[in-house]
Amino acid sequence: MAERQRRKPGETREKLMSAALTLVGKGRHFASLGIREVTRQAGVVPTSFYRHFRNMDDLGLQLVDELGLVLRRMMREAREHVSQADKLIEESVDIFISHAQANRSFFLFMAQGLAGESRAVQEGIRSEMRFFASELANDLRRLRLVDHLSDSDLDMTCDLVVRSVAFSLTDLLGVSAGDDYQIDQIRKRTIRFLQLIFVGAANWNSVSQ
Amino acid sequence: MAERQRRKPGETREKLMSAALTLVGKGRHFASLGIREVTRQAGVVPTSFYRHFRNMDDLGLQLVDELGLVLRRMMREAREHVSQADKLIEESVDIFISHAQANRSFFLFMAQGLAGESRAVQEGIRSEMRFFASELANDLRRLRLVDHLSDSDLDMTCDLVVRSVAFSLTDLLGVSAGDDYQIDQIRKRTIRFLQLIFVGAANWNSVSQ
DNA sequence: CACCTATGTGTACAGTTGTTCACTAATGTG
DNA sequence: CACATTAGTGAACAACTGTACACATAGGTG
Repeated sequence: MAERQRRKPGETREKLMSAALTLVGKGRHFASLGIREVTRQAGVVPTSFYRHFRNMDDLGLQLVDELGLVLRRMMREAREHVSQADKLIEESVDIFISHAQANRSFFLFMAQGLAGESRAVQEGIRSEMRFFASELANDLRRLRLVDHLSDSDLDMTCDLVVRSVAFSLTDLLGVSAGDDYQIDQIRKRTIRFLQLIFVGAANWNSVSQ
Repeated sequence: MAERQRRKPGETREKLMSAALTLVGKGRHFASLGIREVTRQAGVVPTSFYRHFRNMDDLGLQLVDELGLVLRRMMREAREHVSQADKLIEESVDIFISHAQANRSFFLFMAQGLAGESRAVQEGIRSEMRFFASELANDLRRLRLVDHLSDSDLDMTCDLVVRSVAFSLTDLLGVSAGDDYQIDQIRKRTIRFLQLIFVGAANWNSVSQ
């Protein structure tokens, strides 16, 4: 009772979610977080947790939903910034890197969740990645950059692109946020990966299948 | 004292390591395992743990070493089976898939560790992947399949190959071991990924850089 | 205004955790 | 064969865990 705050509804819920993210950002693995630990970090009594989530998996699932919003914002910004087609890869990678740094904890959570212990979270993240890949395919079609590819070949290419970027993400999250040299290395490597993939896509039909 | 077993040295150590793997294989995340839990699974008293490991991270680190052995066995088998160059990709993917299934828990541990909470384990796994990529580069050189690529371009290509396969691994570990249809889908997709990458590599110099 | 529901609090409890300690049995080396 | 070392045991501890319950308050609805 001491000093009862009159918060707007849902505030504690967000405090709990961002508390979990904060802990992940500090190097903890989501799977090892406990309810008490999260409520402590959120400055809330343990029992409050159950007002909003059934258990930690439930919280994770709701984090995946928010992750979706972050990814969508990133896509929108990428679409707005796509000036010339020949700089498309570089610019997209740059936007990706800056978002990954601005939402470090979120992307850490995503990287962890891919092999996490909650099947539901795993599937949620995977589904976000599929969505991302299919949006990428749409964009490339619209820009008429891949007219020679069949739909299924385009899907495969975009899938590979998204996976490669996701893997670069784990590289990125492994280095400290201020290590500009390392970050630039990762940036260059990611760009080369994508260039290699697109060279492959450009010459795909002429070879096999 | 009840019934004291005269085991050869190191037996409990192995029991503890494979107990941890067993739990991982049951769906648990390594980061969430506790000492007592592992010793319980191993059928050993909690204090025994400290005779062999300082803490769970230490156990994880030693698991990474064993993981290295598994990967090396896989490489050796792949080298022995490489009959014709044109079937190289298919055969390698097949060997990879069969090893991933035979050592499911090990590869689960690897996938988890990539974004795990122990920096040391993370670096260990990454280093195994780098080694794998460099061995792949050597093999491709020896087979004279990539004469037109510079060393650094070849390294990049192999890096991308290893990453793509590693990501397919998480797909593979997500489906139940007996789901032959899904496994075949993953197999086909992985093969196409690698083909796309190699088409890219084959046409690399002719385009950019 | 009265009331209901959603949200947050405090206390409580039994079960589990990591780690220490003193003890014992087996192993291999001289 | 004696002895030092290594490996395994069991009891104990304080700290922490998830969860349940009864209670308090805020905000919106009638």
